[in-house]
Amino acid sequence: MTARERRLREQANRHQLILATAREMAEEEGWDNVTTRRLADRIEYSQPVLYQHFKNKDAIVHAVATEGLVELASVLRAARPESGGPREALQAVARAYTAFAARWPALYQAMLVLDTGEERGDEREPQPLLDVMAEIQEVVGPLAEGRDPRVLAEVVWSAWHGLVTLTGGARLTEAGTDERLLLLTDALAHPAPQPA
Amino acid sequence: MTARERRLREQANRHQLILATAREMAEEEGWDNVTTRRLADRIEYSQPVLYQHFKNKDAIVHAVATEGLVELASVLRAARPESGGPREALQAVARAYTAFAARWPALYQAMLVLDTGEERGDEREPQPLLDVMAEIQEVVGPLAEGRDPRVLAEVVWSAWHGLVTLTGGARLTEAGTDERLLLLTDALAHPAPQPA
DNA sequence: AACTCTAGCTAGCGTTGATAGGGTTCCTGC
DNA sequence: GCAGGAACCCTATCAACGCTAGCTAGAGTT
Repeated sequence: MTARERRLREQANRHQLILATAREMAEEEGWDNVTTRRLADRIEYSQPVLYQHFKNKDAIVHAVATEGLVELASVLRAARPESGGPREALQAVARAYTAFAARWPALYQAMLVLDTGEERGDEREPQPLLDVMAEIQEVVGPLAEGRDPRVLAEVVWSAWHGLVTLTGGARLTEAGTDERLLLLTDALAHPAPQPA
Repeated sequence: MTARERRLREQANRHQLILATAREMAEEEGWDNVTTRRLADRIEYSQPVLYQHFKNKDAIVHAVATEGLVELASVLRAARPESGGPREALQAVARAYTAFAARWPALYQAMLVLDTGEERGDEREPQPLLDVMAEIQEVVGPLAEGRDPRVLAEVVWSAWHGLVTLTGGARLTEAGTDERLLLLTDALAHPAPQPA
């Protein structure tokens, strides 16, 4: 039985190697240049091996995206300060969100631009994505003040996502991100105007 | 000379035919299924004819996108009510923006998702996009209240764009759009709290 | 009427994602 | 220790992609 286990372990390792390599290549040269041939070359296997692990190329992107969502959820969790006001907490998480997207643009793209989840219509939203949304809702909750925390979280998330994608597409300058986040945070925390 | 003019007119017609057909096909089956062969078939010309009009396929998408931006700018302009408060004006334009994106998802994708403008690095932002941004700034201006209208406009635009793309990717439900827009508008107009 | 030039076609190149089928290697059971 | 069988991975190939070269036919010019 130990032989069988070794095989399984090796397969699992290769599975992860494919994902890590795909992510690396995407960050280096963009997803367009991650072809099945070049990816297979880089892991030093032949092209069809990829299809033993994943149904198709989209499935690889999807798997990378899922790992990214898990990572993002934990980053957001870690960014929430233990003390301080709710507005500062929101601003801190906002910075963490945009910083994550700026640090790993290809990963972010896989998560929320390429892997739109349209085709998997009947499936529920994947758990890692729900975790990210829950984390956002957690940090905006204290600022709701009568507003629906869920809707508030959706709006916050949308604004962050819009900032990130428009900045990534060079429609907004990277330099202005912080100023925009400050304005956004202040606006959404409006029920408690700045103590002068 | 009239013969030459006729040729030019025919070329211009075909130019527009290509763009209109590409847009149609994209809305019907998505940009992935708009291939140069199928597009050429549909306009009843051979594939290389496309390359007389456009440098490559991306240039076609880009041209469609530019037309879309012009259209969006005028839609936003028309949506701004002549009378009423600034908050109502913002909400009206917000609805127009999201409705446009929902009505023409493939067009919107060409405008602000696919055609990211990254590759045309040194070029300035195209005028139609500047027009859209100016239109947004126009409607948020009266709500600035000391805030930088430009930054405010960028944040508003980002939030709308995020809502649109997350909704289009089935990450947010289409049904909640209006509620989200109301919350967003109220938050951004915070310096003037609702007269009770 | 002969010439030129342009426009659009057929054919093909290199690359893409994905699959089929043959061989080789390794494990299992006798 | 060995034969049978299963798992595995590679070579070769497919259809479709974006794009280009080169020819042909027809229009415009002189």
